[in-house]
Amino acid sequence: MELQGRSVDSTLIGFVNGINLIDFPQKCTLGPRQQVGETAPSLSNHARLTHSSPRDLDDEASSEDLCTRHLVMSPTRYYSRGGHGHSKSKRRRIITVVQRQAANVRERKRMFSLNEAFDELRRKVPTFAYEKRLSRIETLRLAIVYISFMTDLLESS
DNA sequence: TAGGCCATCTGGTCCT
DNA sequence: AGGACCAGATGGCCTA
Repeated sequence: MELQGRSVDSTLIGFVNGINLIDFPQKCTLGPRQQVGETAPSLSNHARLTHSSPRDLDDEASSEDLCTRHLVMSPTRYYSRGGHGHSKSKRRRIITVVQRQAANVRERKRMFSLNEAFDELRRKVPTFAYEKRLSRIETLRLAIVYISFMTDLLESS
């Protein structure tokens, strides 16, 4: 991977070659809400993600099909299946099918912009040690390491 | 086939 | 009231 047109500094090469995302420092992992199993990502599944654009950001029909996965639909209201367990919900918001679908579209767009940011970040961090596309968690961890490295470099000069 | 990663849906909470 | 954000759940795809 080229480094954004910059000359490849030997120090940076050493940094990149020395990166070990598998043994990422424990202190850099996320908090208690982090899902189990994300600490040792493999570096080998990406090709299918080149279609990072949302399938159909405005495809109401497809989202409607998926809506039936968890919900019982009435013409105008959504009722959460099994929602009775949430006794703490004080002010439950009843929304219409149209509102739910609109929220789904907004969420897809939000996640799309999030992925765009991840793609931009991937282009900013040196990754030529890896042939495959970095996952999101790998990208974040590499960025943390890279920033730390550059900070140390600045402070030592 | 199991595990990793991701897209999507969903409901709760916060904010405007 | 409604949008943004978040995290859990679910299912699909891919690789070892």
